[in-house]
Amino acid sequence: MQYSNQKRLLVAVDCIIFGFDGSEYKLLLIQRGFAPEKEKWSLMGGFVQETESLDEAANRILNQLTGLHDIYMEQIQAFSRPDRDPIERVLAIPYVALIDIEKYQRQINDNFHAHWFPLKSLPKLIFDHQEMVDLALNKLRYKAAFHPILFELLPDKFTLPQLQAMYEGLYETKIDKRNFTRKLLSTNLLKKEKEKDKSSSKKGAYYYSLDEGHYKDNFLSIHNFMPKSEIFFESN
Amino acid sequence: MQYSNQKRLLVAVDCIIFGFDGSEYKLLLIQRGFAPEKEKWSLMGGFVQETESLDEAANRILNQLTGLHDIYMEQIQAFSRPDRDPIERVLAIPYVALIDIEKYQRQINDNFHAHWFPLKSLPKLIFDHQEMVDLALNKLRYKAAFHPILFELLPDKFTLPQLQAMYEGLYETKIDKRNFTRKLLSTNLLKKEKEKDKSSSKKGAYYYSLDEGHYKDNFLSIHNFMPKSEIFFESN
DNA sequence: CCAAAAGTGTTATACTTACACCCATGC
DNA sequence: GCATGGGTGTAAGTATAACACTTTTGG
Repeated sequence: MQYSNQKRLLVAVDCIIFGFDGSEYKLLLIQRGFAPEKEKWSLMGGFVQETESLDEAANRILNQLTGLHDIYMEQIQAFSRPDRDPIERVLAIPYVALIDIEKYQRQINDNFHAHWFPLKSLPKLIFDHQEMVDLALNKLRYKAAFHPILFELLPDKFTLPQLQAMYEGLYETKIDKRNFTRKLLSTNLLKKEKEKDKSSSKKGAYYYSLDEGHYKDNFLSIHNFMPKSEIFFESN
Repeated sequence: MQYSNQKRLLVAVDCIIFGFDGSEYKLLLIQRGFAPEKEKWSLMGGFVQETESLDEAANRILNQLTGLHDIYMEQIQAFSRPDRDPIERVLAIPYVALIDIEKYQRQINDNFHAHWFPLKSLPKLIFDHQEMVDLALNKLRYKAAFHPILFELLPDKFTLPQLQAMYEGLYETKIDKRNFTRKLLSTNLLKKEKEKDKSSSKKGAYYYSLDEGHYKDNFLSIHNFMPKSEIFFESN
């Protein structure tokens, strides 16, 4: 049985994959392998198959590209301009993923010609992909101000200076390290490890890890790194 | 030209229409006019047409139901379970709308048998519509804590007690009226009118209206009406 | 021994919370 | 004149923001 006289559409999922390399944010892009816009830089995407949900499609596509599973992903809003794809109408549902760049070791999948680009200097993207990235970044800025999601970008053990650099990068602002440390530690989400990371200084910085026990019970208080006026009028 | 060998899907938009009657939140529902689930309570929905975007579809559908245009609407995330509609796979994109119940005066459109139900006592809804409503409400709670959107539910002139009742209803909490007043007035979004509303007390409460001049320049500071732990782990 | 990054405390200010009485009016 | 809901201020506690010096160690 079918609903009659209604137009059916192609539905695609596009993956916006953010990484952080310790000093700047990066976006994983591929060179599109088919027409139109063949060879142009693009988000990794694919059509939703008959028996999968959007979440499943997004995970399948991310896995094809990076070989990774169980990655933090979240749906961004649908893009629906009828003419957004010149070949045929395609409804696109972008997903954001946050991954630790180290975990993605240019796996088997060189066939996609994937490349990390600094967010500050992206190449021109096909269709409305740049819009998707902008929206996703905005949403990430908004959400990270209240939710402990940026940790997804770091390895299991990380240092406070790394964490601070991540927040500073996202909000393009300087944060006083004493205030930052105090606020993050006050959440009880962090557990201090015994070892130090000496890769970026002679003295070395203590490693921390997420304290899973507290992860569910506690919460970060509000980070005011983002100007309040932006919190208010931008984003979702 | 077309992309080959790909399944195309029906895409529907469903409208989650919230109202506030001065003491409780309501949801506008219709009795579905066609099979399956004919006569059951449902969100107002419709299929996306060939030449319209999702936003356009949502506005068209809302207008069909209520006769209203230029209403605040926002996309919620896509629902994509392959079997969510028993007839045929349909991807649903819900939209939330906030409307002033007074403005919707059971227009011409009685043909849809629309009815306002208190959110607390909704009938059983078809498919996954209850899930959509829950998600939308969550998102509204979250967003209203930082953005001045609840005003959309009120007429142009409203009183502080009305406004307070709206926040109290949304967060299911009591708020001290002195603190509430101070915080809202400190935003500079409100302009005091000369007239009073005497409909709910003998003394009468002053009307306020949104000060459009300040609407863009200023911002509300954060309302802590919602427990922080919820801000943290729920919603978008 | 010195350069470079990590770590740590205090004070002033702003914001949040808790709390209670008088006011205006219609009946 | 009294019952009902509207309006208003203050003080204590908590969170934020601004600020500079000492520690460690590899070279």
